[in-house]
Amino acid sequence: MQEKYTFQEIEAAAQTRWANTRAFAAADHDPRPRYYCLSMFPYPSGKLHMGHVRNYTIGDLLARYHAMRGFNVMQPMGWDAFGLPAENAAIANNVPPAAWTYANIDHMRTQLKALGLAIDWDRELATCKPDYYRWEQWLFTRLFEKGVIYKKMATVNWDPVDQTVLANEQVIDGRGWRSGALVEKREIPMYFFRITQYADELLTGLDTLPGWPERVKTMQANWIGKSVGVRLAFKAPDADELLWVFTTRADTLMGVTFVAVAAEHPLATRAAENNPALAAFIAECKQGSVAEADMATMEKKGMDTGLTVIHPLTGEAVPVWVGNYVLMSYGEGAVMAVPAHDERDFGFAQKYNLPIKQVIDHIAIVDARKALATGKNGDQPLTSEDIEKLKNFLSTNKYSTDRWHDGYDTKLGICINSGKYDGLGYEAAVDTIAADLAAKDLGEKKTQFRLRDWGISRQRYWGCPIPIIHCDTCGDVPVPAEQLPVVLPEDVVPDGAGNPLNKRADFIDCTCPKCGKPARRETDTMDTFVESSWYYARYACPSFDGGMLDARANQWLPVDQYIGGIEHAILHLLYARFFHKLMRDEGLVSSDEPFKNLLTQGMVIADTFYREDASGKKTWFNPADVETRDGVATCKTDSQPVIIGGIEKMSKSKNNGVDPQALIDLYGADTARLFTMFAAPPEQSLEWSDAGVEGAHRFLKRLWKMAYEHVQGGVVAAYARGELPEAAKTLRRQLHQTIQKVSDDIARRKQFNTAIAANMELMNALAKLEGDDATTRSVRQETLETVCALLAPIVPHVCEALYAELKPGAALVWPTVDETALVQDEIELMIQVNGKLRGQMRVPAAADKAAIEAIALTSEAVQKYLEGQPPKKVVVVPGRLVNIVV
RNA sequence: GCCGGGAUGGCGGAAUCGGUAGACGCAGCGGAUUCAAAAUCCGCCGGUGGUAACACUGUGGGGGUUCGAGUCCCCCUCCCGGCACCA
Repeated sequence: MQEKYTFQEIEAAAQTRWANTRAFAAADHDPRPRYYCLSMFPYPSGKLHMGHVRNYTIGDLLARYHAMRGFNVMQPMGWDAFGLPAENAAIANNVPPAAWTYANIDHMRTQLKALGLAIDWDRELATCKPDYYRWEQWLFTRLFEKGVIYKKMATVNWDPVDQTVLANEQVIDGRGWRSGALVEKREIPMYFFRITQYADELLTGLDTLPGWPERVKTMQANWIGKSVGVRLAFKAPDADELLWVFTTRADTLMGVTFVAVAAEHPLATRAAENNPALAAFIAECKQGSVAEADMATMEKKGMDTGLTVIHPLTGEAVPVWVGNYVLMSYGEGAVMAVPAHDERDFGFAQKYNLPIKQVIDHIAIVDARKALATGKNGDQPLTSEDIEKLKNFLSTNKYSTDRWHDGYDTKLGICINSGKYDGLGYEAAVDTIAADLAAKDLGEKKTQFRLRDWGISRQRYWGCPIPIIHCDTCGDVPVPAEQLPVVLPEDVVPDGAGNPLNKRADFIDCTCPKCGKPARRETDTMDTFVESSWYYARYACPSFDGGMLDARANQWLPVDQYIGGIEHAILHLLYARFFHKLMRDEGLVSSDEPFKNLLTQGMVIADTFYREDASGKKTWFNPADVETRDGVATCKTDSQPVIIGGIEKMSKSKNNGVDPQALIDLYGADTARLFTMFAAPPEQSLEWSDAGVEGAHRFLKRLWKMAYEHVQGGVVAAYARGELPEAAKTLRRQLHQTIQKVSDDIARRKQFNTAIAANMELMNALAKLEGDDATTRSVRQETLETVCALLAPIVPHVCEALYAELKPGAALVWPTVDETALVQDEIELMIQVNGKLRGQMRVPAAADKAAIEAIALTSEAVQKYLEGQPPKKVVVVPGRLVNIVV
């Protein structure tokens, strides 16, 4: 055995051995229980960053742990290879996105292999390969024929200078990122997945996922946003036309003082015909991005259309306004406004001097009035200070907002100023009003979802072509299965102005599959979320060329453990769940949900740095190239200052990804893996810093040295039975406590930093164990063997190498706890007086409550505080503490 | 703006079911070893007062529940993620 820990040799040897023996190839047929462990596949952006290392180390750790426990493990890897960054790189470097992507994949595959991941590389796939996207196109045509996919108009960001559609990310402060032009909204035709048809199942399905984090399920449920409300209509004064709105607060219908419609609403368009000022305002509303965050944070503006509609219950005329905050694509494109009981409506009404009519008496207000009337709050008489406060409260709170100051919900109020509805609570008011509306044919109760259908058309080149042919006679015709795949030409270099496929006659020109006349091929490609919605299933049969999936999919699915960033909590995970149900309904899979257990890893975040040129265009600098001193950041290459842009998740676009390569070169993969697992628990976000890497490396060197010294004295059999000296017995107890803790930390808690800390503690204790007698040496042998096994999932190279020295020829298996080693005769209890720690005592482990209390009361610490008096109360928590109240 | 999460020593973090706050590691300080340095080993390490025993104080801020709160409840501040065309 070598004296020094030479990680380069150890890691290279282990990786070669794993590759040569195909150590991680997952057998499709195997009697052992299966464990499908999947980490979210990477976008091939160029190099790995710390987020990848964290993600894949967690996955690898769980995969290797389960393999040691006897599972048939599959851990595959692939590439989410289509996407916008490839086009940006193409524009910047004049390389085809395909070439750039394939080069990145090659580099990143090498990096992943250097991390020593237990991946079945035989199953590798890349979404940009025709043998993958072919089946996506096939499913598209099936769903199109079923009506699950349909075409409609949708709003996009339009750059009028570059004449191109912009992604939300490409809109900065309302301007195109390259041209700097003010972005406009534009309506274009798009294909949509009818995800809303599955809204209820996507919502209720969450209850069948106990292995998912609560926060992710809450976010998805809120995103789907099921709400029961009332759809109701205001009548136009002199036509049969109806203006529909949806509200969850029909109880406030009597408080409506105006109606707001979207700029694109037909009513607005008509009103603008001979109103130039309104037309100008509508044009202004059509500027800016379509992102919901921008819409929600912008200044709320509006303009009177001059039109009025008739209130369905009172018959009063209600003015119609155009509001820039009302979205045409949302619900009905119109909302009823109740300024007295909605914060946004209230702000709008104040700004434009619109009437505010209170129709809900808030419980807080009711309570305040009652208190003033009776002079009592509950049974407490009011002080003059209370009366002052209550009067002030009532005078300043004429309206209520969604959440009242003391946490009251406005739904807890009762109707006032509402005619026949006065005195009704929320539910009764909604029911009665809905019934009255239904009687007039002007409304009904309706369940609505916040979830919208999924638009998947992208006006971009580097994506999966949408398999549709446009024929002047036959319309939109799906490409027949035998003509699939529609292959994307890979020799294209985009220039940033529109989709280059539009210039490729060889791609566009085709014949109609139905009538045989000349036709045009669709040039839009699919949202890259489509590829990432089913890759997990394709890993079961990556090279099957007879269909999308074969029978092996049901053998491996659902995924036993899925691991990925919390930033995917909603979109990716919801789309994948949706796709699984689509595939189920096509008979391709038999399960209802794709991922049984989900671990959402916190983000690895880092500082961002940039410079801005005259046109406002930002150039981002990598943290590795920046030096920060006294809060001033400078670029290392030119020593000129850069602007600090805040801490954000590591990403290609902000260039703040830290490359782990330097770390691996300097300390090895095991150190990189150990440190990323030790730095923080996996679900927590992690602000990246190299500080502490040395400590992780030091630990591995120490482990090596201790094993070396032991092996030099000759390996022996691990301790099995017999009397032990006290020190060895204590160590052995700690050893088996550690097995217990580490198993629980990995399998149940998924908290790996404390699993590592427990091993460190054990090694610190082992270092203090003296004696070279045979018994002590056998305990030392047992401890070293066990630590190597416990750490093998995290630092596999070094642990395999050490285990081979400690126990030549033996396979690494997960250690089992020896319950007899855990037994303790005496335990230490804390003594508290009035909840404050005042001392401790040793008691027999078997002592009952009365015995513990008796010992505690006679202790010096307690006597001092009792001063001869009997205690008021004694609380005994067995195994923990005694609290004496005096 | 809306939805979700977070805040604990100089730093990363621990405290698993309401029961010893600061495990483990980094940095720092002191010592051993060395011609010297690196590496390694040993010790100290929240704050205030005290030679010490110990006392008081302390988990973003304010209030509450409890014998006992980092942990539960209410309000607030700041930070991170998502918001449907970044992936």
